Amino acid sequence: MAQSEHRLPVELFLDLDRSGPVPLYYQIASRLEQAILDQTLPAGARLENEVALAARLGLSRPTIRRAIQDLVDKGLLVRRRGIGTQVVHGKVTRNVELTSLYEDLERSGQKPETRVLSVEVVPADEAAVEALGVDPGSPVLHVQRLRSADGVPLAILDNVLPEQFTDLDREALEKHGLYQLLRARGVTMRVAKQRIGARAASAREAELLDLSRGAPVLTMARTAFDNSGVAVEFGQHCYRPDRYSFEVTLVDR
Amino acid sequence: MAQSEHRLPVELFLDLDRSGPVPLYYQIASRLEQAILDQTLPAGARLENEVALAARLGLSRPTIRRAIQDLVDKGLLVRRRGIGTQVVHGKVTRNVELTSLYEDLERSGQKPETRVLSVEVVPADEAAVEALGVDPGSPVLHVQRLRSADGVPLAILDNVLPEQFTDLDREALEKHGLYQLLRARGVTMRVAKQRIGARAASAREAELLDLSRGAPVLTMARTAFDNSGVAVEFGQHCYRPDRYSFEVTLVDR
DNA sequence: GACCCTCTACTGTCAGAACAACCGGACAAC
DNA sequence: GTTGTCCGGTTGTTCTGACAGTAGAGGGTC
Repeated sequence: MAQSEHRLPVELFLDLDRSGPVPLYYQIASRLEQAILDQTLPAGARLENEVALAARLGLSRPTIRRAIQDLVDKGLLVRRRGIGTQVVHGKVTRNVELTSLYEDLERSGQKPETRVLSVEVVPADEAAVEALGVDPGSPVLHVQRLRSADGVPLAILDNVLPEQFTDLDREALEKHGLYQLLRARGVTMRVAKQRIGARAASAREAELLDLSRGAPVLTMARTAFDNSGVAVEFGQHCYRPDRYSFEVTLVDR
Repeated sequence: MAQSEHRLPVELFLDLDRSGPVPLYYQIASRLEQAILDQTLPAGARLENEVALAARLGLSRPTIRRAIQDLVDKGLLVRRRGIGTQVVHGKVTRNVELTSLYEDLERSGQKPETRVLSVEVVPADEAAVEALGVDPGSPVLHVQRLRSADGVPLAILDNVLPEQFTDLDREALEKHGLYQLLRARGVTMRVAKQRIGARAASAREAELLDLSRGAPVLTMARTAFDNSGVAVEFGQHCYRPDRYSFEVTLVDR
């Protein structure tokens, strides 16, 4: 059986908004992604070639290419020179993105709750200096939280933030995710570097997470940077492994 | 202190090979990356603007943009419209890429060793069908290996491969990494979907990894797809967490 | 001094075009 | 039969050119 040439319905691309603020390539990418998600474009299907697509939609090839490239980077499409562009087999997985656990839970329909274990301004220790690039001894905010979902303890979140955020208070932290609070202050996270590992839970961690002593926990250390490249957050989290794991998609560029 | 305008030495870009097979944007990106790694471009430094760079190097702006974009995707640079492009603070970390553990170890100067625990052709079980998209009961290769580095056991690798690879033999698997063997057959991995978690080691795992019973292990389940979007490998690995962890860089596009 | 406006400097988006590299198959040559 | 060669189709690379959107700095007014 030959790979069926897949003819994309024109209707999918009919309502492009050329005057609005949403870039054309983004509109195309979104529609394509939706088509892949709901199997309108099944796994293995071949896309129409770039020049034809561009002509049919009345767009330039760079615009089409940009849209396709975004989906390639997401791991949804694969390109081969001389061959064409195809939909990747395998289920689509929701990836780790530059979001907080709080938002992840909300989006997946669970009800996140936060218990603030401690929040205090302390002089930066060596780890904070290293991760945040602040001066040794300068005031930083140290926050420890217990995050639950649907009433079940899920993770212990230990975060350090630089001086500009030392006025964040307990109440705000109980009600909202950390990233929400940062964004509300005009901070936009752009890059995060994470290290994911595992170890045995300490006695305190075991108690908080409702695990037996020495049980495995999944750990993640992260430093996040804003759009000017400056570190805005450093965190060490530990998760109940039976309730949480990380999904990552790798793409060879 | 104002952000110093950083003047990039022209010498860095003098030996561009315009006729060779290496794309210009790639040559630019490599040189820039090197400059960031060896602190020629220190953290926080502002790059010259795109148009000026293009003019100075005798290239077009799209070429420069492509080079910069690659480094943004790697988490090395940050762009802000109206402002410019800056080097991200924080140490550069070698990321998980589309490579096997074997190559990771080799590259970091350690000596990887492989002990093949079992290798056999079996009918595909449900998990294999699900992950690889093969027909139920079709023959697949099931490989179990113990990977050590510098004589210390590091991970247990459990992999399943589709029918076309059922002739891989024990000797080859002892001597080379799995991905090396696949590439040698003309397979090029392009996309991989991974799930990273943690759990307690089974009795057998503990013995193989030289851990105490019930000790935490770091787990990774991966499905890899080739350049036509077809699954070529499915693996479930477990690592000694004191010897291995994953590094991931996230970038907001 | 505080506020608003404009101006400047940058990145973001898009068009249109040309040629290179590559794949697969068909066909010719050996 | 095997190997080499060509050809059509497709993505990859690169260029030129233009305009839009955003942030910061500076100047003006109140």
